Amino acid sequence: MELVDFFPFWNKLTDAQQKKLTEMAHPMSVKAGTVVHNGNMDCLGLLLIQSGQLRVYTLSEEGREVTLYRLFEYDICLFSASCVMPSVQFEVVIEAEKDTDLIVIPSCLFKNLMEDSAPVANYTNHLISSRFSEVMWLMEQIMWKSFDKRLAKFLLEESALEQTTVLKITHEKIANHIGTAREVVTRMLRYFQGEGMVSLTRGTVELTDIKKLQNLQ
Amino acid sequence: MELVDFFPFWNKLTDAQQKKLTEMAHPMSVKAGTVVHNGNMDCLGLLLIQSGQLRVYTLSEEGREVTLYRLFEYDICLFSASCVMPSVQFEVVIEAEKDTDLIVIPSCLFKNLMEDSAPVANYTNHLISSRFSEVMWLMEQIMWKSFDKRLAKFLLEESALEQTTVLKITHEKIANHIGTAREVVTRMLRYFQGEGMVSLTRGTVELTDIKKLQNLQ
DNA sequence: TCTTTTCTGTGACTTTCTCACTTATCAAAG
DNA sequence: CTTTGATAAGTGAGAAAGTCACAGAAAAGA
Repeated sequence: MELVDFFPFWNKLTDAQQKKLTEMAHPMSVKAGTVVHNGNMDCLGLLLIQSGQLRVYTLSEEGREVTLYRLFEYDICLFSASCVMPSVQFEVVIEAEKDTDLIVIPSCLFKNLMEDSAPVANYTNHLISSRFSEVMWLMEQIMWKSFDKRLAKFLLEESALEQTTVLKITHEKIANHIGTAREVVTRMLRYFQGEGMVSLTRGTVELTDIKKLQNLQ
Repeated sequence: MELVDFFPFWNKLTDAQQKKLTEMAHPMSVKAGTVVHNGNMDCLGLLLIQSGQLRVYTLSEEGREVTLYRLFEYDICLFSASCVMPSVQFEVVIEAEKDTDLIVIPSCLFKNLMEDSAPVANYTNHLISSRFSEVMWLMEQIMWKSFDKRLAKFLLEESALEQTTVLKITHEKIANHIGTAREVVTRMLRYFQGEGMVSLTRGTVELTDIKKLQNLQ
C-alpha cells in the first residue's frame, strides 16, 4: 500500500513534494484498544489506515461516550492532525478498535503541503466535509429516531462489519457507541429477545431475526 | 462593504480572478422569514452577509427543527453553495431571521476559484471547520446537557443578541430552535417563572433574573 | 362585536434516563 | 474441585423529557 493509493492528488504534486512526503511518512502499528489521539493535546499527524479500524468518539465530562464515526482500510484520519486546522474547535478521542497498521504523515509537513497546493487543500476539504456529513447523519439519528431503531441499526451495522450474526460485545460497549446508559441497552435487548430478534448470553448478542430488526428502523 | 472585507485571500488572487469575482458578484436583499436555501434543491451560491441574520437548521421528516447555527454580518454562508461540495451529504434549510442584505457569489465561479487557488481552498476549509465546530458543540449540548440548562442558555444568548431582556418570541419558536416540543418549553418556562427567573406574557419572555439563569447552565 | 386564528396551559401516558442494588457468569487461585 | 474476585447483566423505583389530545386565553380581522 503506497501513498499514491491514499492521495488522489498524488500526480498533481511536484517531484520535490512527492519526495518529501515519501521521506517523512513513517509506518506505525497500534494494538486494539490503544488511544491514538486524545483531545487536542497530541498532534500525531495525518493517519492513513493500511489495515484495521479506528473509532472516533466524543467524551462528556462525566466520561460518557458516543461514537461519531469509524475509519477503515484506505480511510484517512484528519483529526489526529487537528492542530494544523486551528478552526477545528472541538475535541475527539481516536481509538484503535482492532490491531491497526498506519502510515503517519507529520502535521507540519501536511500543513505546508496544504498551503502550497490547491489539490491538497481541496482534498482536505473533501475529507472534512465527509466527516461533517457523518456527524450530521448521527445528529439526525439522535434527534429524530427512537432508541429501539437506533439500537437495531447498530446491531445490524456491527453484524455486517464483523461478517457474523454472533456479536462479541457487552451491553456497556453498545451503550458507549450509541451514547446511552448500560441499563437502557440491557432492557431493550431483553425486549428484542422477547420478540425473538436476538438471543443473549454473557458477552454476546446473537442476531436471530435480521429481517425483523431491519423492519424496525 | 466590499469583497475584500469578506475574503482574507483577496490580495492573493490574480487580477483576472479579482475582476471576475467583482463582475459576477451581485447584491440581494431578502425579507425576514424568507427561506434562502432548502435542502440540496437550489444552489444559489456563496452568500456574504452585509447586514441582517441567517438561521441554518435541520428539518426532520415530521417537520421538527433544530437550529444548527446562525450567521451574522461579515459571515459567509457556505451551504447555500453545497452543490460545489459533493462530499457534503446532508441537507439544511437556511432562513433569514431578519431583513438581510447579501452579496451572492455564483457557485460555479467559486468552484473554479477553489480549484485554481490554494488560498481560496484553504479558506473554504476554515469555513467548513468552523461550522463543523459549531455543530459539534451543539451535539455535545444535546447529548450531555439537561433541558433546563439548554433553555436557559438559549434565552441568555437570545437576550444578548437582541440587546434586550424582553424577548419577543413564542414558545413554539423556542422549541424549534432547541429541537423539542412546544409543551416541554411551556412547562419549563412556567417553572422558570415560578423561580422568578422569567416573566411570561403571550408572545414574550422577559428575563427577570439573569444571574440565576446563568447559574443554571 | 363576533369570529377566527394563534398562542398557551394542562392531564394522562409513554419513553428514556438515573440510581442503587442484586444476581449471574467466568476465570484464576487455593 | 471449590472459593473468591472481577466483570457482566438484571431489576425496581422514581425522575426527566417527549407525546397526544384537548381546553382556554389573547390577539387579529371582519
